[in-house]
Amino acid sequence: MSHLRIGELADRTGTSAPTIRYYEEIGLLRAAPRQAGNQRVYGRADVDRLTFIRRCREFDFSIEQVRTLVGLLDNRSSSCLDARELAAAHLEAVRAKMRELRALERSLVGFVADCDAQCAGGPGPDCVILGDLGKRCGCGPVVP
Amino acid sequence: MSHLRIGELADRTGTSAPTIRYYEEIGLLRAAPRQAGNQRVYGRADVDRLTFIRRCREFDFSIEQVRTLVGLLDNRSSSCLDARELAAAHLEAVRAKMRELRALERSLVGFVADCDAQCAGGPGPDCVILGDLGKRCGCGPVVP
DNA sequence: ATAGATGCTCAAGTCACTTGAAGTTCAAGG
DNA sequence: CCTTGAACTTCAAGTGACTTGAGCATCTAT
Repeated sequence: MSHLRIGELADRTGTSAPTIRYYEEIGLLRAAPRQAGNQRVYGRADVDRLTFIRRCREFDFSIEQVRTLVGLLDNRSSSCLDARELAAAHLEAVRAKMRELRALERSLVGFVADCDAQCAGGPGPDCVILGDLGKRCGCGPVVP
Repeated sequence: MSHLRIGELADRTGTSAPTIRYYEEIGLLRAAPRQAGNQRVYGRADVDRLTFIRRCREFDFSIEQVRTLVGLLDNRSSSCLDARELAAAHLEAVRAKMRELRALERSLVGFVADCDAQCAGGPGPDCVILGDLGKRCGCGPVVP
């Protein structure tokens, strides 16, 4: 089970080999020991740590945030409330992003609807929808 | 109203001067004419075009997509349905991203709730929440 | 023994800008 | 007219989180 090489570690954690080397380079993973021919060797603990890191990344934590979280892991004596804080702050950011996306979605839906309503006639230089993407089909060219 | 310099154009369009120069460099804006001292001069049409571009960017269209949209603008004889297509495809991408974020939000809410429920006791090495961020407070260290 | 998969390092590319350095030019006040 | 300081110029490098490519070494299987 242990003594994996980089490709196997990548497979088990849903990462790529270059990404693992990159994480090592930036100090998110320790510098792996090498076997005879200079190839990196990993063990169970590396799978767990990298899995943890990837999950954090899937949660959209930035590398720096992951570094903090991993630091909490490495230093259990620090407050676990720090992790809660980080997660709560992150949750706020996620919600803000979702609000933005909802607004964007509404605009795009309106845009497409206007296209269907007004440009059903087909293509051509008379098309109104390009007139103002921002105002959403206010009809007319961008340069009034 | 016209004969703006780069700073004014930036103010009117919610852009920055370096970004405008960048757009010129990548060919999204034409190379602006220069006044006596080699400073760029812009007019009304530039305000409109850049406003259009910024709105597209706020809609999260990529630079390449904006380039397409601007191309449609420049070449009115092409089909306005192309713009609809682009917007519809973009809408799908936005919705996919929102689904991801909703899942992420649920995970984070659960994570924070578990923190509150299980780690209310306070900080310390007994904290369970760091055990598995991915499984969300499955309790226990990452390295079993 | 050899072929092909996998590994290594180092460098550069991606996206959409932002930041910094070092030098001009412009508008206003004295 | 001179000076100050804001705004402009160019060019280069930095950002985040990797990905891609070149060119070579090593491992595994036949």
